[in-house]
Amino acid sequence: MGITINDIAKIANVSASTVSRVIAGNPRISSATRERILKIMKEHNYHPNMIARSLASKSTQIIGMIIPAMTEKAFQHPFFPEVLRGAGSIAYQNKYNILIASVNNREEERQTIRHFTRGGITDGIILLTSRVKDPAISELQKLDFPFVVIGRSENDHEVNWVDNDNFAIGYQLTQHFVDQGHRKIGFIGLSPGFIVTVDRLNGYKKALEDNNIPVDQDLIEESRFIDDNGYELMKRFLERGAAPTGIIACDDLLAFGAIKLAMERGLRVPEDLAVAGINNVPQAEYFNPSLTSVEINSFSLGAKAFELLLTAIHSEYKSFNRAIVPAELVVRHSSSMKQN
Amino acid sequence: MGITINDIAKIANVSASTVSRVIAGNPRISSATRERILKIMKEHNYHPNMIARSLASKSTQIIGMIIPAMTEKAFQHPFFPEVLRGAGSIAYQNKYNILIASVNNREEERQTIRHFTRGGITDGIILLTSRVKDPAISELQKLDFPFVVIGRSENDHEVNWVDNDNFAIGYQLTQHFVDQGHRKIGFIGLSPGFIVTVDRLNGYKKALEDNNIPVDQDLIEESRFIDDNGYELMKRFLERGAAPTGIIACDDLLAFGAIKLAMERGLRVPEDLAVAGINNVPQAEYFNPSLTSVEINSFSLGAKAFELLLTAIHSEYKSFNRAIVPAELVVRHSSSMKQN
DNA sequence: AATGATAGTGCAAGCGATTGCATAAACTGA
DNA sequence: TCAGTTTATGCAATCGCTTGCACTATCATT
Repeated sequence: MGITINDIAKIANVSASTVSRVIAGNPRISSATRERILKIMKEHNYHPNMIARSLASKSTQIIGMIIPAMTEKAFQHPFFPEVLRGAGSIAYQNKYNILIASVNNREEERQTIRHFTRGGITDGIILLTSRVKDPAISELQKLDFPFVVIGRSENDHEVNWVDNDNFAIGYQLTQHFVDQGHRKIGFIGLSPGFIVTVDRLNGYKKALEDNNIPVDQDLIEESRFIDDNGYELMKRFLERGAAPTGIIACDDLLAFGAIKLAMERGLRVPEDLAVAGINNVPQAEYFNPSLTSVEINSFSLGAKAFELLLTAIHSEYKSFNRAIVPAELVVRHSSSMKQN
Repeated sequence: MGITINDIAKIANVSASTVSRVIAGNPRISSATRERILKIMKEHNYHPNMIARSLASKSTQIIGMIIPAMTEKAFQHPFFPEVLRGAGSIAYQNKYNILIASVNNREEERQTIRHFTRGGITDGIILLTSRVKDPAISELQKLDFPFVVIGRSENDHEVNWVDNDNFAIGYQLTQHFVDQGHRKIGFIGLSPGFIVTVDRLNGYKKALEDNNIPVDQDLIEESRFIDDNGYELMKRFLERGAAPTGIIACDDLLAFGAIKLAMERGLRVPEDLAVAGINNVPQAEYFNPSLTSVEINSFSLGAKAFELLLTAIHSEYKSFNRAIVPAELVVRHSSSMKQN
């Protein structure tokens, strides 16, 4: 169908090799020939066939992004598109494209990884959110394929990863509540299967400890399912008789749900119950009351992940790198009477 | 590196053609050989090289999804991930993968389309949200490349597209307000460069007309930028002295902003000002007051788009298809005193 | 003037599959 | 038993590009 490199070669009266070298910017081509061929390529609106190029060069300029547990709620979360946008921006600058795979279970994930790696489709892989004992990670390690995990990995120094300092986030948020005079601070988290939850919870516990406040298991509620909502979790809290004066939710959406229930039960926020979330979704600012949250800079997470992946792909000698993306506490009305 | 089809052929003492036919499920292979080769493939953990296969077969099983105007706000909107999820689910069932391209301007879009089509990378393309006089569409038409647009296209019958009935959405929402007794109904929309806005606005006007309410330009506010927020738009409204008793926002996020401003100005929602949005984002339900909205079923939009694309790719004779995805009004507290 | 280095280009062998056509073996029917 | 089918497989070209190596001028060096 389209015009090929051979057609161009024929027209220019050179060999295909020469045209190929012009495309690649090889310096061993005289500038005369280079200009002439470039002109011909423009004139004939030539565009190289990337598939053929990939086959010959063993590189596709495509990286795969694998998103696990693409359940309804999980995927609607603004976190994902932001990460994608961050990764995409670096990808674009480096002439890479991103191939999305949404996997619903371990088996699909296995298949997809196999397809992307052994099938030669991608040059590298970004894994979203690492779990405790992640089989995808060991699979990729076994294949010795370039990959980066978003979300700290369990085996810290044998993978490339990028993450926030989730321990610090949990700590800082807790300290913020303590500073406001709270001593009964509840924690509602996502599945403990995700390392991020574990880290944040540990930060929470350490902060309590440092302030001589005993950790009370009754004040900790973890959802077993990723789409459990804060409304239900909060309800369990209250029905159990736990009476926190402050709530740290592992995600803004959980916080929204928790606040809704609290209000239905006649509690004023923040007067009777202070609440904070994490992730700083756009709605946090517009919510009533505006929600204290932690900006985790998802965009940077994605961008950094892609950068690390590029290094992994191109570096001669193997090494494992990591990046910590800073997070900032954004205090709003839901956790503080003094703030708006 | 990996084991190839030739290796398998050698081991099985057959030609590569035979192995290839086994992989393809060609019936002209004796079941004896078939079983034997399948066994060998499993034993050696063989996986075909998709790139080589693509080169030979001229099909990559990859479709491209082009998202224009990937500005911060636009991309954080839950609409996009939902569409992607919908498309992804059909893609997965049909063994396709989705290549994402985020384009920031027309030139990037042009480049990307060229790359995806002429470069042989994708078998088809899905375009997100069509604009008035869309150059991407004419480009793809010129190339005679399979594509589907999400969002009705201007030239209705020369492209495949899928959309909600946005005229009906505008109409229905307006009628809902009229039914509540409102006569001064404001409309705040996105850029008029998007066909979706135009359609909804027309529906709004027609409903007013049908109810013998004159259309008042002062009650119509359209943001020039896609990330203009409802807060600002609402402010312009009030400062102009327009005093609507009801507001239809073209998007829930706009509605949130509008409500925030209204409340700051001491207006009660819905008592003094009824508000409705469109898209039914997850937060709509948890917002205070809960937000009346229209569920546009983004997931189905994506899924349908992919289905249409599959037909376009595989059908012998060319034809242009469309699909209308139903939308449902979800009445909540922000627009009705009787509802929760 | 002979020798060696360098610059510019072509040859041809891949990369790992698919597929039209040819072929050999087995089977059919008269 | 022989011609004609049918079935199962192999041959070899092809997809469009990359790249190591060889080759020929041209140029610098002594």
